Amino acid sequence: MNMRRATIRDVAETAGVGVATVSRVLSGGSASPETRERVLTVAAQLDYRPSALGRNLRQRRSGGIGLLLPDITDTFYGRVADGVLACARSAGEPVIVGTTGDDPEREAELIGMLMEQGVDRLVAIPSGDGESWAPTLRAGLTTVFAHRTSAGCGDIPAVLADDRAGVRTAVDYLTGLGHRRIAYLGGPGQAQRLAVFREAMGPLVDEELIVVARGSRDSAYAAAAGLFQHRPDLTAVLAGGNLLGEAAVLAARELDLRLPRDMSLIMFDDVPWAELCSPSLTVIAQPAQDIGYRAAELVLRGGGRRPRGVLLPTELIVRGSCAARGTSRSPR
Amino acid sequence: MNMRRATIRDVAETAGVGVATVSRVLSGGSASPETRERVLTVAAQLDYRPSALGRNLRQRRSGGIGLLLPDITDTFYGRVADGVLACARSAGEPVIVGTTGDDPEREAELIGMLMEQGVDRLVAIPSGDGESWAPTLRAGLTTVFAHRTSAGCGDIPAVLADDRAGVRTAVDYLTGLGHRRIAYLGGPGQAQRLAVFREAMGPLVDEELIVVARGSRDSAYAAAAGLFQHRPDLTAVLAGGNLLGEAAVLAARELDLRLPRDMSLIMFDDVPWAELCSPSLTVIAQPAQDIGYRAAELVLRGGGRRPRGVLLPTELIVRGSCAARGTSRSPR
DNA sequence: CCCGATATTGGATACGTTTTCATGCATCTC
DNA sequence: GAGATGCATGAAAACGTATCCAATATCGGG
Repeated sequence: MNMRRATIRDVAETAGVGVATVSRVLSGGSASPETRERVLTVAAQLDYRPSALGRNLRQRRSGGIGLLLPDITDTFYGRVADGVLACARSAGEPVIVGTTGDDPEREAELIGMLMEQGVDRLVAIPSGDGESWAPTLRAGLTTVFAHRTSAGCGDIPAVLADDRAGVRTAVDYLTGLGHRRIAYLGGPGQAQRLAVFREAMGPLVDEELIVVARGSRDSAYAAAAGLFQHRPDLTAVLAGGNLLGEAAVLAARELDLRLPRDMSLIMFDDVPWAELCSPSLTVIAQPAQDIGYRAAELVLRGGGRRPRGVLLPTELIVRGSCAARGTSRSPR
Repeated sequence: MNMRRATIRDVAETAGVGVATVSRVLSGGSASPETRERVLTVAAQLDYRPSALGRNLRQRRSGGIGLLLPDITDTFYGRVADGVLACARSAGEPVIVGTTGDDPEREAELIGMLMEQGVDRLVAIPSGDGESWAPTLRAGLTTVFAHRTSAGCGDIPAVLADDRAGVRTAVDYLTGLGHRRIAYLGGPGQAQRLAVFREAMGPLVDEELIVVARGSRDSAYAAAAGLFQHRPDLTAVLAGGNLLGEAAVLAARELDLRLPRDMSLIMFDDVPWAELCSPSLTVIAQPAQDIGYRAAELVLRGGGRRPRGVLLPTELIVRGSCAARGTSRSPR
């Protein structure tokens, strides 16, 4: 029962043609109709599946695309990954996934592993900066950034949510409700968002109300709790990610701050549980899936042209976690 | 600036040895100390990285391992994936991920793609049944199931949470609180859990209180809402997954059923938002990450022996979504 | 000092594919 | 009808590695 898989030679011999012809027929090259049909028949009959191994070696590149993201456990990244997988599947390409934990060193390691595998197309949510990415790009990797870009990597196409508009909308909404002391709770690799926050706040900005956590849940919780304790005078918080938002809700509850009476909260990224919270959470929704899909699309047809990045719209979804300053509003 | 990557030949020539020697040194074969050192020096100097392409073709198998799961967006599966990735990374192996959407056909397609890639080791959360998996196994894929097994695939090692104990604990807890009309809200591919539920309920079982949804959020919500409307006399629900639990919470809220006063809820799988809900959700926690890690471990050293599967413990985490029958208990 | 055993080495081969190139054949043009 | 043009085809050469096998060098024992 040790049937070796049929190779292209088997097909060629059985069909009475040369291997080159078989290869051409299967790759869509030119061949006479009768030859084509005979080859196809024999191939189907032998259940021949071309080996990607041989092809990869010959073309010196593995077909697949690499996907690097900070944490597959985070639903946002999970949705980005889902988008990439969907696109890759429709193109029949395998996807090699690696998680960086937002650690540039680990990221570099993974890139090394991918190159060893012959992967030459990469979708990444980058952790490292331009310096860290330089060797990778010089090596000829077709790269597309997703969700965020990297300092000094301006020439790499990126598929981003419109953070600028998102942050502005959030800040405008909060200030419109009368809030002045608005805190920003940020995560790693979001210099862009933070900069826009400062810009949108203008003269209202208070550097003490800006806290940046590392990637972990603990770190996020510590940052939120520390902020709330240290500055009990703040009236609103913008959480720059669902992990930060989660931490904010937990810390607020622990400190007996009621949302939205004592504090208004807007969270970046809409997640299923935002509606389950009470009060339900007002969020800036990002098209995570689309981000992944578009990024994969770009990287798949990326060889020839060098397309400029894409900016996808965000959306403010008003639920129950924000109230006018000084007013008590009953949660939905 | 078009530096081709160094090959094993370059190393051999520069070091003044044969390619065979280089290969041996790098693969841990025997070589004289001085030769070994010279080869290693030259390799480092040329920044030589062996091409997985060549090796794969030669050994007729791609190094990596395949990972098949229903939905990368679901945090539970995300955590399983994280475990697999962690283990694979420590072994330096790439992981090719595919999502099946709980569709056996799509699963089979993905397996075909993996085999084409030369992948011969697979961790899967299976969708199809034994019949669907038979060809795969006959093809010599080293397979380990995670989270659930498949009908008629008894001989495939599987890493599972102890569903039996989990369901029993949940049912015992609920009956201990005085509940008699307990509903079960199930998802796809969980015949095992459902069977144990029937068994644990014994004479109390009411087939009308058992509903099985398909994988989607919509389907889960519809199932929950339908159940609650059709049988307003039920007093407790066991949700067989976090998606089902989410749907139950939403449907309950929509129908103005207050947890836990009007209905007690236990959800399978502990997720971060279980604590954010109000009331916070009582859950059966499963070691998702461990499941993935152990499965990957098994598949990595699986070639030789055929290890029997692993059963990992579950844990009842009591929070605020269950109350004694007929009693009103204030949420935490 | 010689012979056999052992350790180290390099040449050659095969893995399965794509692609180049030359060949044969038929058709077209003048 | 002869040369030119085009197409279909197959032989052969890579791609980069691991491994088989024979050859050589080293060493110990008699």
